[in-house]
Amino acid sequence: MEQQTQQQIEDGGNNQAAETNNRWAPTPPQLRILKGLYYDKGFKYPTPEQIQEICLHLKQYGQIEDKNVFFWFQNLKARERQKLKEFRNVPVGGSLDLNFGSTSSTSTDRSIDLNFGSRVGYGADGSIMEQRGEYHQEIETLPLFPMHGEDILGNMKTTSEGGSGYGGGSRISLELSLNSYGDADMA
Amino acid sequence: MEQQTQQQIEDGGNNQAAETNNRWAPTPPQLRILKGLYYDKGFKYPTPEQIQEICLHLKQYGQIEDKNVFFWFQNLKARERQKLKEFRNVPVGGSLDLNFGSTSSTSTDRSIDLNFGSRVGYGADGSIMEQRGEYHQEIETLPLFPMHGEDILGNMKTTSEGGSGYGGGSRISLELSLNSYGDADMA
DNA sequence: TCGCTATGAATGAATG
DNA sequence: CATTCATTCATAGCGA
Repeated sequence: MEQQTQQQIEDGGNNQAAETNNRWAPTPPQLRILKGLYYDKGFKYPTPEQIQEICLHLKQYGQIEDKNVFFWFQNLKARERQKLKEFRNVPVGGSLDLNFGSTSSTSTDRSIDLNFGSRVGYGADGSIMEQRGEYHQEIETLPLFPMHGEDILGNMKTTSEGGSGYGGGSRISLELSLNSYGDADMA
Repeated sequence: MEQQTQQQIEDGGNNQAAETNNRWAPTPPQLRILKGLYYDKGFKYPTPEQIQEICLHLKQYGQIEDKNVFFWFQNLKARERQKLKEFRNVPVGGSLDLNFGSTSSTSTDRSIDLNFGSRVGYGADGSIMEQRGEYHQEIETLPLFPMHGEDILGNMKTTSEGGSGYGGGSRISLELSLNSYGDADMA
């Protein structure tokens, strides 16, 4: 694969171990919020606008970029699905099936790259470049965060990109308390 | 990060291997089979279905889960790549032996060399370094274990197992093991 | 007992 | 969305 072009790791012989830790690591508050969104609210398909919204909110708990949020959701979804696949308890269902050969395997398909419309690209600086597609999510304006958190008021943008004119007025911030769930602390 | 708190996260399944603690350790037969697959057969990219197949086969030699097989392959691939990358710059004048000397193989197995894909490696210094014909999974039912004994490395061991067959479809009963998402902060 | 090494496990990042 | 790479954490095993 060509993932090796992700960044220039090689120093040309002089491995200076002072690599700036370029990999984002979620801080505990960030993780708590993200997990709350995913598990508690079932929020799994954030739009790019919502990603920005989430990211903006999480910035007060540590450095974070849009793509981190994007990848976080992608990875979590992928790994949950992967676990369902790998640890799949085969539905023996009372029938001890050792009669292979007759029943063809229809469940062994891998995804055939179905035409997935929305694809979000990122520039070199991490800037989001959304290409509008269709989002298969069931929520339209999920109230992600209350506007009165800590200090996001000054930087709050109305998530109104000039040009992404799909559906007028895509504001995301509404009133809803997020810290209602009580996970993330097994004290 | 949260890896610091990854002490014994996965215990969701039924770990009855209580003598060895949470972390899986391959038994010698398991390790022999895995290495045989990897080195002798060049089998490095198992699909989830094949992982289940391997895991099911290895279960007779000790407790093992799908994720163990999955991680085993992932780690082995990653660390070989890492070694190759390090040896490029390390001022080692001598020759550190990469003992991959496993040449005896493929005795009673139908050949599975679908030499079609050529992965061009990443030349960190601008040169193509390796081009190994991958047996990338295009095969439907790879005969991972041609017989129900281990014959991969050429030595036959009197292994009497239940004769569990591998069908085209993966209908194998596995135990479920998921890690809880309960977070804990880093001290 | 302490330090090192090998390696299982986890996850961010990326590609297709 | 599936798959893979890269990096890191954590720990068992071992030697001094």
